[in-house]
Amino acid sequence: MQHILIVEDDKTIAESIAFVLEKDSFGWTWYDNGHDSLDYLDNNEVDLVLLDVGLPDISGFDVLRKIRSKSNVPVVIISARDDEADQVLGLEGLGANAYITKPFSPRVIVAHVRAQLRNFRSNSEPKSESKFGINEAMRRVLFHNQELTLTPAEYKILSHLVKNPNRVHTREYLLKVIWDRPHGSDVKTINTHIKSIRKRLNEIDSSCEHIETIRGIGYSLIE
Amino acid sequence: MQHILIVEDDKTIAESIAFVLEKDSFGWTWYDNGHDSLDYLDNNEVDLVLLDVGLPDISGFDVLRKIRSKSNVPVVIISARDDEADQVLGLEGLGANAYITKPFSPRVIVAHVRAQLRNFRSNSEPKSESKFGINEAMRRVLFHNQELTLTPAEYKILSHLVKNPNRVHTREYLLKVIWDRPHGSDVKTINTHIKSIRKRLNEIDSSCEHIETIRGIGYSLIE
DNA sequence: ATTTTTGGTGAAGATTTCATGAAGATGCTT
DNA sequence: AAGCATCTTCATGAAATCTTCACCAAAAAT
Repeated sequence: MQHILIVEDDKTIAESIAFVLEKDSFGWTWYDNGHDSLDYLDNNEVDLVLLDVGLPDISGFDVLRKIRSKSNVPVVIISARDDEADQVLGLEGLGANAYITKPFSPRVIVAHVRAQLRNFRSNSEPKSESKFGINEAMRRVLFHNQELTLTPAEYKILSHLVKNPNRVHTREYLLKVIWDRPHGSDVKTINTHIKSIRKRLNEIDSSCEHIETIRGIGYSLIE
Repeated sequence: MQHILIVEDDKTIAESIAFVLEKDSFGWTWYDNGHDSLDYLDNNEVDLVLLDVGLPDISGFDVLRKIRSKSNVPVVIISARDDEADQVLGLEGLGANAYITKPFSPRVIVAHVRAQLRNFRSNSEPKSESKFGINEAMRRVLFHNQELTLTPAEYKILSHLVKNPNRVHTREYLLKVIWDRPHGSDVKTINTHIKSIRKRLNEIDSSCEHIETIRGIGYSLIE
């Protein structure tokens, strides 16, 4: 059974969503504020989050960012008011998987939930016989079937390299991968991140040289 | 015997060019203005045109455009004055095959003529399957399906030659290819890079002579 | 035939780029 | 506010690469 976390301060809306979810045999948990929701996410397995942007305690913006800092769980944004439209746009860039605006029925929400779950599953299937694997839900990269403990920046770089192996990525580009918006960092920073990623890979396979330096350009992951 | 059309209003220059052409057993025809040259082109077979941009009657620009409107004959631009430099650049975009600027010797001109004729011949042949391939994503050049290990400068030179085969590239130009911004390097540096590229190619096919030296001008990659 | 110019070659020196370790800065949590 | 994890910056040495140079061979000019 798949479990949905509902984050919604309007009790009526939450109940109607919960009702249709239950009818479609989804499990669900409801919180009416951001703090408790984030706590719950830390300690429970959730397959998808339905997030209302108009929460009383934290802005939807902050909630989503915190979720994304530790998980890739699909997040569907719901917005009850019209004046939240602009906010919603920003959220999409921040990593929301879908968003639903004002005139919505619980049925529409369930349809979105189904779509996102289907989408997410097919994305996380193993693709080739690489020594690497990505578990997006857990925000983990597997190497020789062992989980790597990675910082957020390391995860973004390595998962990007794993998804696009055998090609050169400039340091400028990798910087953009980490900070999707402009960020005044020196490209040399990437050197340091690569160093620590290599270190972690070597802890598992000391002979491996998977991340190749392309002199004058950047780095490339060899399979 | 190959026939060259000389379009040049300065009698002294025209004669010295004609002299060296004759010595190298080229046939030639000389006109000192654009109108007569275009007439001649309409009624005779010409293998190559040597065109001075500083003509008395028509601008070199117009002459070249009229030539190109009816023929693909190789055109080598010669420019005697410094202030024609900008004009010359435009001509290149208009379909000139090469251009020679101020300090030039008849010998250099003949070298260009030979190079362009060779170029033209091989271009009009059906394109054969090249032994080279470029994988831009990996920043690698393939030769006989083997990856070449190249330094940044070598990669830039060789990939440029592979993309523009069968035509002459001056050392000055190749320098610009490596360092797109002004860089105080001696053009002789190119010799050394070419040497090491040749060495790498020979490690794969010791009999190959793909990079040809065009004496007095530069290099060309033959397919 | 001899001289002059041009390109090839190998090696030394200069320069650039990268890896590394550590220190400082930033931001989040408690 | 203190502590922790993370990100960034910096200095240094090592390695790769680029450039220059001297010398020789080949081609062109005389």
